[in-house]
Amino acid sequence: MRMHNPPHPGEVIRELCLTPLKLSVTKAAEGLGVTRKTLSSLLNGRSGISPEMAIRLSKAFGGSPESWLSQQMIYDLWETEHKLGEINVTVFNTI
Amino acid sequence: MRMHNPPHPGEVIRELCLTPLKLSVTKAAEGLGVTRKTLSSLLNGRSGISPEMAIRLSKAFGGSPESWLSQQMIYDLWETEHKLGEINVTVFNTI
DNA sequence: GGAAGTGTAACCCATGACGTTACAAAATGC
DNA sequence: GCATTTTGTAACGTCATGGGTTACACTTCC
Repeated sequence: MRMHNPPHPGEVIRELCLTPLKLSVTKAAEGLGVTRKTLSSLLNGRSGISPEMAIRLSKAFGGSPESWLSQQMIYDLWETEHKLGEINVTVFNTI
Repeated sequence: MRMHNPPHPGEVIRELCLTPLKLSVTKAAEGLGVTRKTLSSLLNGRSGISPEMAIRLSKAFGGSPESWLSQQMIYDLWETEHKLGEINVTVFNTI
């Protein structure tokens, strides 16, 4: 059922990429080819992993773009489910 | 390497959900709780599956929201990779 | 021929990713 | 202690996109 408040992807990036390599936000942003502000927003959960950012992360730190984007997907889905609450939809059939 | 032009998710929805049930776009849109225009845009590839839409599709036609969103993710990634082309990123390390 | 279904254009609005510039606070180095 | 670096963040603009309403033209079906 996948409950339980997934961490926002920014935390994961910081702990998986920056901290182990002792990379500063500034250096990492330069390496990724984005603005310091852009990376900061991501790390602090004010923006998400875009497809473009997923590709950059993949090239810079490894892992597949899909794995990076999947994290974001799970997070977005969790947020949307909790914001949408009950929606009424006609059940047509089971696939 | 996942090449080869993935179909846009709208096609899949039409062939997997509407056609088998002989649902009109209008009826399906009503069932999903969105505008006819919104569904039409999706079916014809002018918009993508948003997290909210993934939840609606899941409730109406079955399948997990993740499976619906994953399709979109693959498609977005493919598009972004072909639009971005060569980007220069510093390779920091392998995970 | 009338009704229903469909695509789509012209609008509006909200959100989000990314950028530049600038400022204040904290950490680091000498 | 003081200067430099790093960091977060605010204010602003740009661009793309999802969703909505309204309206029009075209097709299909009874």
